[in-house]
Amino acid sequence: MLKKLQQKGMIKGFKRTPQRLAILDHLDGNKSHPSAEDIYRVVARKNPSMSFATVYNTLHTLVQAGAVRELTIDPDRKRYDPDTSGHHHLICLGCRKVVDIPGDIPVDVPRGMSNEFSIVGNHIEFYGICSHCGKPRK
Amino acid sequence: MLKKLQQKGMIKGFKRTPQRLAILDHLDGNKSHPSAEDIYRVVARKNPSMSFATVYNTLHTLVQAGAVRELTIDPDRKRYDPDTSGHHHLICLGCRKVVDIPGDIPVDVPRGMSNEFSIVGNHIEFYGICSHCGKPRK
DNA sequence: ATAAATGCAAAGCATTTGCAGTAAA
DNA sequence: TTTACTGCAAATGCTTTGCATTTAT
Repeated sequence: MLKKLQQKGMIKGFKRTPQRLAILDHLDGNKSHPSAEDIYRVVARKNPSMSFATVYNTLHTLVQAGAVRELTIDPDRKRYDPDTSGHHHLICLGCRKVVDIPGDIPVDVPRGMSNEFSIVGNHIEFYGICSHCGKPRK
Repeated sequence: MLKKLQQKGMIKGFKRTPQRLAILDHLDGNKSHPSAEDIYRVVARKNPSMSFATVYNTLHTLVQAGAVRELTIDPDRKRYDPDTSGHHHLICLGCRKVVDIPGDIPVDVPRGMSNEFSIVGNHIEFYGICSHCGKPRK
């Protein structure tokens, strides 16, 4: 998905600026579920002129394009995931690290809601403590 | 849980002020998953002196006490749920309405993570479209 | 009395936006 | 050259906090 955006002329009206390419490059295959600031911090090292606005604008564009998923997993900030395939997440209650739970997990769609809602998807958050952390925070 | 806080002398050091009682009263049995502002708006009608700070302070106290659950479900604001029993949620992608999914939903805890994480819980978000909304937003 | 809560306003962060300048196309 | 993007700084929106005053206990 991100590869497509990195290639010339693949998307109409999408300009491949150095800033965007740097962000795409950093995001591609990234499994750390970074926040906007995480991304800025890393990308700004090599692109000293990079601004926060550009990171936010680019993320917004990528989310709109469906190339990046915005995660509502951290109560304090949005996090971004370049993996748009259906998968779930495990959050360490100690350090807030987020790791992927690959693959399908069958969930029984609740019955009784069928008339009021048409259900289009789901997302499971697992809470745990990673081996580096001892005690929960949440 | 909230009932306990509403009764005199049940919790050491917890003062039953009119503002807190009004918030507890509004929250008790509330299934609307309100934001802090939602709560403020309603409670301030009957308590004209109510301030935002008091709502936030009280919510913080209630969350610390485990009497209220803070939901990380809405990308734009925190929401609060007086129902602290294990249950899941269904979010309308149109209007952001959140409804409870009562009861247990068995999920297979992912294997392979067992050595790195000790899993202590999970929360499922279902996404759907309620009967009042036609098209998704997220 | 005294320890804790209120309310106001200011401060703190994450995020968004207006706009003039800049650079892809 | 046209259209979109950048970067700055100001603005926004949610949430937190300092502090003097008030209040439950």
